[in-house]
Amino acid sequence: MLLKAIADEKRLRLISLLLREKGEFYVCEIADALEESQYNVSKYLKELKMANLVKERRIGKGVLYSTIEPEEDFSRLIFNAILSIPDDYTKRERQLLRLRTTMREGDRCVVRIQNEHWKEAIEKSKVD
Amino acid sequence: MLLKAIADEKRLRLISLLLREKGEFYVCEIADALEESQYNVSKYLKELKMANLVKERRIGKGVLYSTIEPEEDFSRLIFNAILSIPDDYTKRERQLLRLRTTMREGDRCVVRIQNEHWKEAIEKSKVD
DNA sequence: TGCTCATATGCGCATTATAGCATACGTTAG
DNA sequence: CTAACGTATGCTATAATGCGCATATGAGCA
Repeated sequence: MLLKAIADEKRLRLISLLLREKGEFYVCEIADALEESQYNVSKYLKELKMANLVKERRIGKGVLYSTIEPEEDFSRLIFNAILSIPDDYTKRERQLLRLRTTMREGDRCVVRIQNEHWKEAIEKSKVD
Repeated sequence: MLLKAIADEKRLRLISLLLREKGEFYVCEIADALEESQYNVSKYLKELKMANLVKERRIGKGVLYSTIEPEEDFSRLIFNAILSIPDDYTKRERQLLRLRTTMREGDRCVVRIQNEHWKEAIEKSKVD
């Protein structure tokens, strides 16, 4: 059920992020942006995929996720509703995602939330 | 959280019903239309009220519920999404609610889903 | 072929949500 | 005041959900 998929705080943040930053992102990039574990982000994406909200595309070892252009009215209107949520809701996550994608090296994960490099990068870019 | 309130099948049906049949309805009427117990419907309505989707008005012993005109963009857009769900979704419930309101006698409950009168009335009106 | 890396998934546990029942609450009628 | 009635709520059992961990899968590379 679509509504159950987005009725969870973490998943709502994730889909909001993807909707605002229109593009394709690797799982590990999303995990870093959300400051969440990789396996949890994988699970979130799975549920969003089952609800037909996101699609995936494999590039080498990595998998790129992006939102789906909805075919049903209901999904489209739900997307509208999500996009009406004030910017602030995903401000930090969007800043982190942008910072993170500047470091992208093909399908290599490069950094990780657990990694000190990432925390340092966050500090230096004065995110938040 | 608004989304959690409507992410439940029963509550989604209830709010859909109220949105389509714009008007005020007694708890027992809604219970009969949904063919659900009174105490569960009370609980559904409570959650919808906490999500600022419905309001209540007491008339004698009974309590009338109706949808709220949303002030937030998000709520308004969610209402749009719910209204985009095909008619069929609440067809039976709307038929039952209409049948039920024709029997209304002020704040008296009159019938009940458990009651044989109600089942007979449903049969006779060839609902569904 | 075997290793490494990015992502996915199965499992056990803790937390939360839900249904049904019994009963409390609030209002009206007698 | 008390009884009756419509509605709300507390309690308990059970089902569903989410998290962290360990590990599986699948692709590229040595």
